[in-house]
Amino acid sequence: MARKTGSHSETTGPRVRAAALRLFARAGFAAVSMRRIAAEVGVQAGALYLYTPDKQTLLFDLMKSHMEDLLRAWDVAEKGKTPPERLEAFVRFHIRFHLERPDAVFIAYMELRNLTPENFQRIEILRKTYEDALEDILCAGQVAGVFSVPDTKLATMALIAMLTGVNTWFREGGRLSREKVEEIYWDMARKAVGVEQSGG
Amino acid sequence: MARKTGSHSETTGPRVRAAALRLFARAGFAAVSMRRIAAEVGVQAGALYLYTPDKQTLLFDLMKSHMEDLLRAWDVAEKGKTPPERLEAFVRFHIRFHLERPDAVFIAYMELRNLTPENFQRIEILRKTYEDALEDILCAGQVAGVFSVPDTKLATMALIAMLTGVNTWFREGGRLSREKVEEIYWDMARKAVGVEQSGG
DNA sequence: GTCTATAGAAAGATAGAC
DNA sequence: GTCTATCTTTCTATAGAC
Repeated sequence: MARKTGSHSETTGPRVRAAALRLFARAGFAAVSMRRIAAEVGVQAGALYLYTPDKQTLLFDLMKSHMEDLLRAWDVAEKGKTPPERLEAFVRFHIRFHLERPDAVFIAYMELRNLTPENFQRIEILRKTYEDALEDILCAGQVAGVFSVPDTKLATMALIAMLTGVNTWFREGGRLSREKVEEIYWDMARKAVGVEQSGG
Repeated sequence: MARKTGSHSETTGPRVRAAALRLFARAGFAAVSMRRIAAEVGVQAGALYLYTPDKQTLLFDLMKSHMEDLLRAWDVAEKGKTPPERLEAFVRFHIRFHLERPDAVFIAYMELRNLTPENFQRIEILRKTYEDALEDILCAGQVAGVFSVPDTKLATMALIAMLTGVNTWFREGGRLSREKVEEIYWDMARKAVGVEQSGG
């Protein structure tokens, strides 16, 4: 109560970010004007600069938050013990996490070229960290002799591309549930790295 | 000789398209101005409108040409006979074709949202035609009992996403040759659809 | 914290000279 | 076929009133 004044200071900032996320995902960063974002929020264009120093920083903050959310979520996710279990956990986590925030995912992949070189580098470090999580699993399975992967680096890139591709076609309420999609992709990923079907 | 006049009419058009392709791929359609394209070609901005009615049509023509090139190239490609041979042909064709024109591929995937609804529909029809070529192969293998695919539609999307992903990391002169990349991806694709390794 | 007003730059597209 | 010049619109960002 004490902190709730007549102003909107506690909510306008997040609403600016939410509007920018939606609009950037729909039309692309360069095609969306600050005026358009302001109109979506219901304020004047000038007011946006209370919440971000400029448009570039607004984009960068959205992408950085997304990548940090991703890494944090993977950090606390159930991981499994054996390499096949770990891979299944990664596959399911990746699909679930990405389907839950399609706009942020879209921006994180499509707007990299609209970042300044400095900001691009910072995002790439976060992305690399995530890719390494998968590569670690593939290496572990390869060493243990339960995976048959010709090249762990390529398999990492191939699997992530395959899994992220779900976002391009999945529609809520379509033919398949998220659970079923996870199931089918895990089956393909499992086979792709040469894991035999286990009992169950 | 008779057709070669002092003008550049036979070369400027293609050069405009080549410059636009390069710049759109690098910075994005919305971020590239007509003036920037003109500067790249070495003409004034106004001169571009001799070769395209507007910026939107320039983008559409680039994407349409790319998709038509893709379909035409697949039409005349070696196809194989059995489903596994056909799938191998598709995998190798897809990687080779896409690595040969990274700019056009990038645009075809990233700039869909900058098309007008009418133009978007026309491109989607071409894309669907290509996807159907792969799905036909997967269905044939499934019917013949040589593939083990839980869902041919999803497998189609998964494989295309996986294969197209090569463009995001492949660099000429890097650790692996194109031939080796084709080999590794074919191995993963083959396993993903449940084909046993054949002799060779 | 939000508004109006505006500075200053740049955009897409067109007109008319050569 | 290309140029210069320009119309008209829109953009990011800032200044200052309330």
